[in-house]
Amino acid sequence: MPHRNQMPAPQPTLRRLPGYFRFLQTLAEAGETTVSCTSIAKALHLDPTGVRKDLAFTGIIGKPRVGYSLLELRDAISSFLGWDDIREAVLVGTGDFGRALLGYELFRERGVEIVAAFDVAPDLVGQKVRGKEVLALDALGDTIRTRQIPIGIITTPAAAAQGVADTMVEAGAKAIWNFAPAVLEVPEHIILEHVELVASLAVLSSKLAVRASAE
Amino acid sequence: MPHRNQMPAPQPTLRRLPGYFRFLQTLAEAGETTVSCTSIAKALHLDPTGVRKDLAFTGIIGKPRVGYSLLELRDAISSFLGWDDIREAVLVGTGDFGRALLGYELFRERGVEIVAAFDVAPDLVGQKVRGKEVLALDALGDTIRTRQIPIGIITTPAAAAQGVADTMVEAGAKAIWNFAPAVLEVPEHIILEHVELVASLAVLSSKLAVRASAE
DNA sequence: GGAATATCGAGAAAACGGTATCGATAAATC
DNA sequence: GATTTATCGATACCGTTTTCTCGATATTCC
Repeated sequence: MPHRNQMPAPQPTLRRLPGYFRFLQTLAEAGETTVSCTSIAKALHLDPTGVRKDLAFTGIIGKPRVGYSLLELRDAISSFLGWDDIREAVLVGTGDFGRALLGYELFRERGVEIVAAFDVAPDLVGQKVRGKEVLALDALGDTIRTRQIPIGIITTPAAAAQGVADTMVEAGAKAIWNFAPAVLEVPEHIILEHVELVASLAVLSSKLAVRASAE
Repeated sequence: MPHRNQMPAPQPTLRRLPGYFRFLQTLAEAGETTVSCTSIAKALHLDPTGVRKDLAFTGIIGKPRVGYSLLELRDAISSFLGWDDIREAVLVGTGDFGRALLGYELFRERGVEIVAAFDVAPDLVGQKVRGKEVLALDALGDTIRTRQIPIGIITTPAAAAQGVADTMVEAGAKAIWNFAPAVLEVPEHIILEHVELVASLAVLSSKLAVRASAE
């Protein structure tokens, strides 16, 4: 029976795929044409069997003793993640964090293009930040609506995040990428990804605390 | 038999604890004195039993029909995560991303104080960025060594990350918080946390792709 | 004071993800 | 051409995390 991959990939797999992609990209630049799970696993400190399982989700099949076709695999990951066609995004909150994202060229290659930025600060409105024009927050809803922008990125302070999210949802955004340290309430059908820096820090400092007490 | 909590908390628990902390903080500011798992779970969209298990790791016990003492619980989480005593950190790479972290006041309340920043750009060296002095990269090793700084934060481009990590390790740093999109090779005993923005984006765009194809 | 109820805490069950095993196969070697 | 070897792909196994179930208990209401 052939492998059915209508089944969505588990989240841990999705989170590893960009790492594979990046590694394959460097191999491709180095002129390689094939790649094995073993080598991927070694470079990324993962288990070869696990890598094989992850890659199976892209539908690519490899050859025994050879591995996978490098470019085919890379492109399969890219397409699997939806990186092939560009989706537009708006960003709200042009603080340091927002600027960092605005200036991150690579997003475009990862299927996301930030087409406009928004802020409440009157002196920023009309300016260009990292090459993107900053608009008044009032215009957020209309911009999303008229341009049918699917992704909203929130890099505001926590207090402002929910209001911004509401506007985005109301205007028809399909996904929200939230960097504000706040739990957002959005309807069921909205895709919500929350980047919580402090969660990562908690793991680090907890490990550090354990280590310190062990000494 | 009393509950042994020498056992380290699982990583998913650690990652949820900051969320609990933040919620408890807002409740405390609102003047509440007790809190139940049920209400925490509802606010954070989690399962009450799961929340109870997470909180058990802090050693706090609650009262039936009442819940937990709010302040006691909040402080227990803080101390459990090692947020009570400040650890010093250095940051390398004062691009937009580095600036964002340098300016993030909250880290201090989360047990981490960035005491110096480093960059290769000669025109930045000697300047102050977000109130922190920028030093030349040459001085990184010595600074870590002489001040016994336990945490190194990497916000450089990917190509520079491994070299910076090597210097940090060689100088005696215990933990590395890596924001560069690169797999770092560090000795076993070094605590390494990698924040991979693109991983989060992959989840979002994959869900979007699934949704788009379903329509 | 007794009944009802919300909540905790512990243990059991289930689901999920990660790891190991094994047969199949394509290339390389002899 | 036979043998060896690296690798894939599928299956089975195992551990961890989440979810479920249950009994105990403090508060509230009657």
